[in-house]
Order: sequence, then C-alpha cells, then structure tokens
Amino acid sequence: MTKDVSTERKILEAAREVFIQQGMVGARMQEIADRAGINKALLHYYFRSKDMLFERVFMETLQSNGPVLFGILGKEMPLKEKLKQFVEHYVELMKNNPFMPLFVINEISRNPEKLFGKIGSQISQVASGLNAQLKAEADKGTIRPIEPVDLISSIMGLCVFPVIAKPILRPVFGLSEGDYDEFLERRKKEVPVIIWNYLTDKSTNE
Amino acid sequence: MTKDVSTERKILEAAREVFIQQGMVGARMQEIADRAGINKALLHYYFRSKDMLFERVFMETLQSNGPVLFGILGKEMPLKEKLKQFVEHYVELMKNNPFMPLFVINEISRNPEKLFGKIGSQISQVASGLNAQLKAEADKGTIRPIEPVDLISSIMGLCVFPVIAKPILRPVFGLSEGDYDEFLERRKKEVPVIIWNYLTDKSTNE
DNA sequence: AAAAAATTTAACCAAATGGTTAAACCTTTC
DNA sequence: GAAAGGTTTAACCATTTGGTTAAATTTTTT
Repeated sequence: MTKDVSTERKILEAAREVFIQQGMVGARMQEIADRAGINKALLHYYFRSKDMLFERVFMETLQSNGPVLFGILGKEMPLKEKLKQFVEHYVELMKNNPFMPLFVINEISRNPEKLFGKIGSQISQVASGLNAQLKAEADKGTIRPIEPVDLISSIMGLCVFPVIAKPILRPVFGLSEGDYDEFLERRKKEVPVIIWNYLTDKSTNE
Repeated sequence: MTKDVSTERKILEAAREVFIQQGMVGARMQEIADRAGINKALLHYYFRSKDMLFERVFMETLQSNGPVLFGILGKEMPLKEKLKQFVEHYVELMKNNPFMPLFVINEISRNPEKLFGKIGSQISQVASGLNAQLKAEADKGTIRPIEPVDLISSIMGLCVFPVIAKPILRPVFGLSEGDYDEFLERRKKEVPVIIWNYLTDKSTNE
C-alpha cells in the first residue's frame, strides 16, 4: 500500500515506535519487522544488527528535536520570550511523542558516555551562552542570580513530569483523557509564570 | 559472612538492586542469585517465579516510601510548612535511592492497572484532603486558586528531574559529583521558594 | 539421634530471541 | 533481455533465559 515510502524509512518508523514503547531491551526484532510489513531477513539486510538499528533510531530521535528545541535558548531574545517559546515547543513536542522523554532518559542512563560525544558538546555551548545572558541580567538586577543547571532543570522538570507520570497522575486524580489534555495545555501558560515569578522574585528566601 | 540476615531478606535486597538498576525486563534471575550469594534453585525455592519476586520487591519499594512521603501532605499543617517538609524528605529519599524514581515510573508505565488497586486509592484520599486545604486558602485569598494535580506535578517535577536526568545534566553542565550533590542540596531550599512564590504571586499572569 | 527444613550441585528443558543462510522470486536498471 | 539489487520463504543455529528436577549435603528443630 504505502509503496512510495522507502523500505528503509518504513523500518526506521516501525523501529522507532517499538523502541520508544518497549525500550532497547524490551524491543523485539520480529515485532519491528512485522510492523514495518517486512520479514526479519530483510530487516537484517538493511540494518545488520539490533544495536546498529537502535543506534540509528536513537540518534535520529535526538537530532530531530534537540537542535530546534535548544536552539531557542541560544537565540538573541529577551529571557521571558525564550522561556515562553521553549516551554510551548517542549510541551507540544511531548504531547505528540508521549513516550519520548522516558525513552531518552532511560537510554541515556543505560549508556551515558555514548551520548555526550555526539550532542553533549552542542548543548554545552548553548548552556554557556545562556549562562552569559543570565549573568548579564542578574548584574542589571533584572533577575535574581541563578545557575543554568538550576534554571534548565526547573523548566524541564515542570514540563516533563506531567508527561512521564501520566499513568500515575491520571488515575490518582481521576482525570479523563480530555482533562489531562487540558492540564498539559495549561502547563504551557503556567510553567513560564512559575519560572518568571521565581526569577524576578523580590522577597528574601528565608 | 552476613549470616544472621535471613536468606529471604538477602534475596529481596539483591533483587531490589538488580530490578532497580536493570528494570523488570533487563534483570536476570542468575544475577540476583549471585548477588544474594545463593544459587538459582534456592532462589526459585523462595520465590516461585520472576514475576512473583518482582511483584514483591516493587510493592515493598512503594509501601516503604509512599505512605511516609504522602502522609506529610495529609497532615494538619500550614501549606508552607508542608511544602518544605515534603521537598526535604523527597529529595533526601532520592539522593539515597537515585534509581528509584525512574524505576517506579517505568514499571507503572509498563503496567498501570496493577498499581492503582493497591496504593492509588490511598493517594487519592490524600489528594482530596489537600484539595480542601487549597480551596480554603484560596477562598481566604492567601494563595491563588490551583488544582492539586498542578501543584503536585510541579513539586515532584522540580524534585525528580534533577535526579533522573543526572546522567545528562552532569556532563552537559560539566559538574563534578560534588557539584551535583550541592545542586541537589540547593533544591531542598529552592523548590519550596519556587512553589511558594508562584502560589502567593500577585501579578496578573499575562 | 531422628525428622524436617534449608541449601547445593548439576544436569536438564522449553521457549524466546538475535542472527544466518541459500534458494527462489520480483522489480528496477541498463 | 541480461544483470543487479530488493524481497520473500523457510529452515536453521547458537545463545540466553526462566524454570524444573532429583539427589545429595548441611543446618536446624524436636
């Protein structure tokens, strides 16, 4: 049916689904082949081994999202605006790929070294740029002084948690699928508010 | 050597380590047996199957932490104080069990129904108590109106993310183990500030 | 000392799984 | 139309893994 799509592409799409939902360990080559509408022999004909296939899928996953997302943090733009755009993009991205964050975190935890060589340096660069902006603003007194790790962790934690913990949160708080969608949509507005409040807070933090 | 410790206990400890680090799928019965200092036959003699062993470990993990932690939210206590205590306990808990949050999230994602019957209802109860307090405070005008999901997600997200994303954050921001420890320690103070600022914020959230 | 329970040894089984192979069969390319 | 490359079929292999079994040995209980 979908004959115009290259077989390689079909395989990669299928592999992506299976890997993301089952993780590297749980994924089965047979299932990937089935879902791609081909057989195991052909699967190995294209990608010699499970490891090589996984490597490819994992890197594609990172490279197709990381740069756009963290690119926002590197742009010339007021902090407040960066914040809004980043959160908007990030939440939307995860709404469309709910399994992705857990997948990425898991696989990086399984094999931390591999990652850093490939994309870690790029992010580090963005981070140092952000660092400069934060220092400058803090010196002007616009925001409180803050370390980049603290800021990034806060933003990402606020965005990611609702997505990865959905299977817990939804039943516990008795939310329907629709409710949960509203909840995620609400995050797009609220997370920037939370962060901005914190950054521009005047009270002593006793 | 550790002969006074019951074999069952030794097994459960070993299983806990292996399950938490490798997940249910990745864990190997042989490795559990080895780490417990016994053999596979005896392992199956105590716990008939991998599933039963896992079930036991998983439930112990939840039950030994969940109640204490979420109990704090159910206590009669000013919100601000609850916040402080919860974060303090939560971060400390995760500093001592860094693999736990990812493990719990993963296994609940793998099998959401199983959980809810056992501990979901307790937490729901706590949640409704918290809900009442939030409504009361909001009516008094002490805090802005907020849904429990929003609050809990924010707090937990802010605490959990630095722990589960450590393998990414540490290299990217070039932090030593010591630095990272400081960072986590800092969270204990900062997370309550972030949340409290947000709750008591007066500005319009445009 | 006898009985019961815990533990080891070691061989074994069945199922799942990643991977291979060789032959045949299409489909595209030249 | 021949050559080359993509695709299927189907059998096959080696390894891993959860789990079993039976007998022997050690430890604990009575």
